[in-house]
Parts: sequence; C-alpha cells; structure tokens
Amino acid sequence: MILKQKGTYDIFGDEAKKRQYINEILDAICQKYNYSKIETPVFESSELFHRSVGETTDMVQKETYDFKDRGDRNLTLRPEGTASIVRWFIENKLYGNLSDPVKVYYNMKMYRYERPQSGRNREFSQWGIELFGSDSELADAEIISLSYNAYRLMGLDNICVKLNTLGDTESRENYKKALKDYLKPYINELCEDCQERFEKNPLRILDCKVDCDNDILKNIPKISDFLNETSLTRFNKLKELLDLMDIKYIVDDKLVRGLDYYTHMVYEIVLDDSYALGGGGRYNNLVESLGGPSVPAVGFAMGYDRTMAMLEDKNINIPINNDIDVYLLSVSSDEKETSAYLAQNLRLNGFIVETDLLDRSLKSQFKSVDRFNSKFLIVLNDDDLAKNEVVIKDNKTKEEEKININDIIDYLDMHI
RNA sequence: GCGGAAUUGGUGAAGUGGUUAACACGCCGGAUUGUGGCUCCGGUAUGCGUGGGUUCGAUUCCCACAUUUCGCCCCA
Repeated sequence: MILKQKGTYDIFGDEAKKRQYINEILDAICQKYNYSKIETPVFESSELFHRSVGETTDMVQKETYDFKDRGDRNLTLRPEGTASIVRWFIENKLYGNLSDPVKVYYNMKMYRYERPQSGRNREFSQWGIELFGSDSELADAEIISLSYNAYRLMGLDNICVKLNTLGDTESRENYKKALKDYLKPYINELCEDCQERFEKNPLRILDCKVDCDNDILKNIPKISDFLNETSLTRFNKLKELLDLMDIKYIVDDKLVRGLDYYTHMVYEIVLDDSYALGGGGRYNNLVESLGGPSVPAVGFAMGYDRTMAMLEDKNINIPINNDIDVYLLSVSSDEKETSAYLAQNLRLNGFIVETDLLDRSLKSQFKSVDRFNSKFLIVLNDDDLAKNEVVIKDNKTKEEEKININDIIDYLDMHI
C-alpha cells in the first residue's frame, strides 16, 4: 500500500467543509479591507528564499525542500509566502504606480522539512496579507487590525498582540553593536547555538529558549534604549493607533522573530497569552534587496492549520451542513431510469438529491435516507408511475401524500 | 537532527508462544413491520505496520525500518 508522505495530510469530509467556511470568513474580511487575492507558484528559484528569508536562518539551512529539475535549475518549494509575493511585486513592476498602496492576501500551501508535531506539518497552509508602498504606522496598524480581527471573526476571542520594534537600520545597528559588546565577555557561557548567532544574527539570542533563564540575558541591553527619535515616535504613534482601535497588545522587547527581513514593527498574535497563531511585521528593505527599488512594505502570516486546530480545541462551532433535500427510492430496479431522470431534473432546479446507485433493497434505501438525514423522500413504484404519480414523504413529520410527478418541484418549493 | 509513546478488520477494540483471532458498532442479505428507523437470524480479517531473527511453532519474544503521535531544536 502506498501511504501519504510524512507530515502531509488529506483534507476531506467535515474538515474540508470547515476550511471552506473559514476561508469564506477570511475572504470576506480581506474584501472589507480591500485586499485582493493572489496565488503564486508552489516552487520558486532557491535563491529567492535564500536571499529573502536569510541564508543563516534555520528555515533555509535545514528546512527547505530543495531540488533540481530536469533542466538543472535549483528550485525550492516555498517555505513561506512573503518572498514570493515580493518577487511578484517586482517582476510585475508594480512599484511603477504606487499612487495607492498595493494590498494583497493569500491562502496557500507551504513546505518545510520538519519533524511533524502538534499543529505543525511538512505541508501546511498559511493565510497572509501584504501591503506595499506605505511607510506609515497607519499601514502597520491596518495590517495588525486586519489580522487581529480575522481571528476574532473566526471566534477566537482570547487573543493579544505581542508587539515590538526593531527600529530603523541605524537604531538596529547601534543595538546590535551594544548587544555584542555586552555579550562578548560571556560568550562561552551561552549555548552552542547562541555562540553561532553571536556572529551571524545576534538579535536571535534574545529569544533563545535555552538561555532564557540565564542571568546574562536578564540584564541584556534593551532595544528601546537604542531607538533614535524617528523610530521611537513612529512606534509610539502605532501604539496610540492600536489603543484607539481597541486592539489588545503588550510590548515584548525580546520579540525579534526568525526571519532576517524585518525592520521596525514586528508582532505576533498569541492565543491565551502564549500560543502564537501568526506573526508579521514591517520589511522596508526586502523589495530592494531582491532587486527592486526601495519600497516600504508590511505583512502578516497566519498558521492556518494550527488556527484550525485551536478552533477545534476551543469548541468553536463551525456550521456544517451535510443534509440533503430529497432521496429517491425505487421499489425495484424497474424504476431506476425514472429515478435517474428525476434526480437530474430536481438537481438542475436547485435541490440536493441522492438516489440509490447500488440497486439495493428498498429497506437499504430507507436506511440511506436516515443516514443522509434527507428532508424528504420520494418512493417510486411502477404502479404509481403509470399514473404519473409518486409518493412524497416529509421525513420529519412523517406525513406523506401522493402527488403528480410534475408537481414535485412546486411541492418541494412550498415545503423546504 | 535528538528523545518518549503507539501500530490487530470499515470503526472502537479484547487477546494468547501452539487447532477455526473475543465482543461491540457499522455494512450487506433475510424474517417480521401496510415502504425504513424496533426485534430476530445469517454474512462480513487467508489476518494482527514492514523486513529480519530466536523457536518445532510467533500476532504474542528480540532487532531494524516505516508510519502515527507528543516533546526538543526551529517556525508559525
């Protein structure tokens, strides 16, 4: 037997319906904020992700699905959405007309070679939003607002924004320098990973799980002390906006996030104060570093599957309707042709119809009626059909009557 | 990449080193029911994750691998 690959999953039945319902909520809210939907290819040039996500990140170093195609091209299954969207933005020269910001959202499969565990798979979905062409904290606030409200509309109430700023390039470089100066004497006391991060990406030491209880990290310099005037004012303005919009947030000055491309505002949306359901931030240098002009941008990505899992966990009701309108029963195989014809006719008139495709006994067909929870059932038998009649029965009230075959649609319209 | 737990039919599962792998649900057929939902009868795994090994003999013991699941790293 051939099985599905590790860390992949099939979506079908109620799960598929739930996702469809959630997708409709997400589509609807994006429409309200006037974001248009985008889909990008599953695979891209490897270089795209290596350059955007960051060569030194774990995601690129050990989690990407890299392969060569038959033309010897180096390709990678996308591990996240932003890089592809930025590539699209540059490739289509959308920077040429930014009289209004470009706002898009996506809902796509992503791929990372990881060990599967709760809320994490190798193939997984992210819903994300991106905004190009505004450097204003108003754009930051809009992105946060959209993502925050998306969760609330799905029914997740106990959420909160964890917020931080990495400042502009100048502030961040000053901070990095201060960090390294501070950590240098202690470097041998840090964990192995952090010793490596010290050179490559010192900010990442801040959210190291191994060293978090370490006294060295408790007295570590704070980014907030290194923000220059402009970085500080825009961060304060953003917080004012969030207050105004009644968005719950807490500032966490250890929040730096895993990808290299962030500048200024970064945030996560957490459930029950700790479980991260998504994250995002501003990335003002990414468009330029991928070969476009300097265009400010900000975005967010939601871990779709873990969000679905949380909806399940919190027993949040997602309406699923599997009921059908009519089941056509045939007393014997003689009525099957009429059944097929009638089923098509009813379906074309908008009804959800099932028939027996297995030529089973009448009793079995009745059992199917119950399994499908059909609102009505119609019994076809030759004697009645000779007079153009059928028996139609309301499966709830158990009332039945004999009607003309041409009156079925009218009858159903009146009763459903 | 590292660690823990699990792996018996369509489903939930019981079970033992040795003839036909319990039970329940489901499903199919039949009896009865004015055309079902109750009841009764019958049927429903050539098989106990895969591959090795130990043994006269393994689903049951050992090893490896795979998959599932929960953690770590990481990410969201």
